Amino acid sequence: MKTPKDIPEACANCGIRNRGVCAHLYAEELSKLDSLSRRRRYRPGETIVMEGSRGVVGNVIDGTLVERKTMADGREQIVSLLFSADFLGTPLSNQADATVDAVSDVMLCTFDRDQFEAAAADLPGLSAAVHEQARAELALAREWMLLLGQKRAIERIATFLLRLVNRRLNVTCLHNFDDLMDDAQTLMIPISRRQIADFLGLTTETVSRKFGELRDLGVIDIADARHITVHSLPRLRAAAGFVDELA
Amino acid sequence: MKTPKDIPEACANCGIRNRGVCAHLYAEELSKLDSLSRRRRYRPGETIVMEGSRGVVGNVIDGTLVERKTMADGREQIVSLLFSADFLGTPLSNQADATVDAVSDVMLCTFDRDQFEAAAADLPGLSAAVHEQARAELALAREWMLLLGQKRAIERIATFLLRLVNRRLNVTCLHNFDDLMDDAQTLMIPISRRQIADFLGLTTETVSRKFGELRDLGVIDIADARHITVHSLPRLRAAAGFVDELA
DNA sequence: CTGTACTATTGATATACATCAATTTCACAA
DNA sequence: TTGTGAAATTGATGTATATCAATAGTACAG
Repeated sequence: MKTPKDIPEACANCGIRNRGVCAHLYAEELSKLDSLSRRRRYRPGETIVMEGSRGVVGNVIDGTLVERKTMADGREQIVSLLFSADFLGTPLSNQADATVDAVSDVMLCTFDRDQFEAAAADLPGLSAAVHEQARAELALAREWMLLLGQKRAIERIATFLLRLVNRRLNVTCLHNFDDLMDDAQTLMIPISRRQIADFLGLTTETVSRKFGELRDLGVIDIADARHITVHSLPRLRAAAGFVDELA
Repeated sequence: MKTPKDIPEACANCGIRNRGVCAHLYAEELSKLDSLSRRRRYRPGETIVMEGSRGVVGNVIDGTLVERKTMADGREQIVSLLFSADFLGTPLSNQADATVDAVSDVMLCTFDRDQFEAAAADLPGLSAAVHEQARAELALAREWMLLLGQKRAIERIATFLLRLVNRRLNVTCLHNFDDLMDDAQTLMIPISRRQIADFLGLTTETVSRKFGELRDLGVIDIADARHITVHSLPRLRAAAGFVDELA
């Protein structure tokens, strides 16, 4: 079905052609969708969607984004991180439930909402993929509810690192087999201490201190604020509260 | 399209025939689905789905359920409450991301997963309704992330009460117009203090104390642990952090 | 290189909520 | 009715994390 010469130029050269929702489309479907797409670039700090607005739909080709909710007095909670191949926006709903910001330079492959929804109605694979992403987001949100409601600060930091590790594994091997990974693993932290704090329901000071504690426990090394290496995944998992300490 | 005599007996007498996913089905679609359904009753405290299992799919006809996630050492976080007309379970996914318990006597209208998924593939209205419910769940989960990550205890209690109020409004008038409601409103609290605590990331003691504070502030009255009346929705909203205190 | 502004770390103290401990209230059985 | 156990409330104290404050590191402009 998928003969390379049928694939649109832009898609053939696209870094996420075989990932995310595009991975589920045949060449002709891809062509149809490509004709509706428009690439857009965003700068770090730029707001892409405002909470409550209709907003944009599209694929993240490259870059890091945060979705955040804000209270009347300015308190913020980051509810999701988006990376390349993630799908941005909620087709079917007219109200974005969070504001979306570019954290790094970001390239999106955007669609007009109505056209995208019409296309999705014709392409079962596409709507299934979008819904599957929404389902995965729900599972992550609930995992984070457990973190925010029950975990201690150091467990939150460890869980955050574990999530970065898993994300990296997904990208690398498309599966979640921890054993496929070296025991020592260097991670790039894609967001600032302030953003980590807003994601974990903590303050920047506590984030700093708990990173330090994990270092002192020998679980991680901190090269600099943006680069840490995980020495032992099992110990990181234990620190994250996924294993009973007394076992 | 919807002629009463075409509707299956069981559905015609069903309290949720015009709510939830069933509201989106025509008589013939309803018949098809009805032939696959099986009613099941559960007792308070009974576990219906275990986290990680394939679990059940179906409509909640009547009763209250909680979805909860558990840590290795026993800490728990309630991630969702389900009431009549809500849809239970995640078609498309084979792993329930939370354990589901009956809180009260519960009546479900269950389906075999594979048969339901096959039916959904034929009934666009059905799959759209199921996906719409997943989307709504995601929005609620993110709202709760904001609560768990940023709100103070009294704001959490007020937000919880507001959610019960909104739920009741939805049921009553199928819309979310706060103005349609009397300014004094009596609420039945469907879950125990322990469950409220596990839902809000607090302890039972703090839940009790903050209920008391809201009473002392004149925002609510407490008839007994299960019955409270809201004196002023605007003040409840302010207490929940939806309005800036200093404004 | 030097200054400037921002981000991160580290330290001292405060506080909101948890924990521990009694009562009190409620549901229900005998 | 009275008794029994669980659920809820109320009180006294502890503690994890926030807050306030200072210092150190980093990126970038000139």
